[in-house]
Amino acid sequence: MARVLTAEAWAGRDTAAIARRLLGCRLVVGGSEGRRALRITEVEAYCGPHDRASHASRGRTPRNAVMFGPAGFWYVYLCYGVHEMLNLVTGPADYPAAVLIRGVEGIEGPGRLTRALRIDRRFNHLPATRTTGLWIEERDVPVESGDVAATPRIGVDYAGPEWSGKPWRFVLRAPGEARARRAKR
DNA sequence: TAAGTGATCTCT
DNA sequence: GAGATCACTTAA
Repeated sequence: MARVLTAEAWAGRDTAAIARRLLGCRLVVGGSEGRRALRITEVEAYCGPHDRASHASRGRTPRNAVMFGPAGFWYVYLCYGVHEMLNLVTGPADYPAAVLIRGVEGIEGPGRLTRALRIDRRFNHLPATRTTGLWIEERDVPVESGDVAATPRIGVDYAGPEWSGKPWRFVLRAPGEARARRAKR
């Protein structure tokens, strides 16, 4: 079985690098209905107290408190009254940062992902370990830089151009797509 | 393109 | 306690 990635893998301060690092890793849901392990294909980085797009930018609140804790915990919250959003807390304690998991293979969209995998606020504040039933395993295939596209984050225009424009969304291209792009040129 | 949805936060 | 806002999705 693949290696389970634990807090030290996510404890660094470079949230964007950690977000990229998550691409290709497997999000594993283990429950009574069995086990699903899906490659992570789309993520967004929310980086520190000054990131105006981040919930943490207006200080610590009951909702975002887990972001201010150590890395390796889940931050799950309800968005628009409808959708559960799944984030992995990153960075050292007292440095509020997290990576939003927006998509996995076969499931595009943060709200659809949580609905399909039955992930909800039960996981908020729990560690990403096997015992909680939701964890992350190492990639089984390396990800090359050419396989990763960086774009601005989605749905954060309210943060203003300086922050909404940062290329902190990362998408893993489908296998072979990077090669096809190179061949086209 | 717009409505639905309800927790959360900010201001009275 | 009221009002605004919101890291989205779906149906039209």
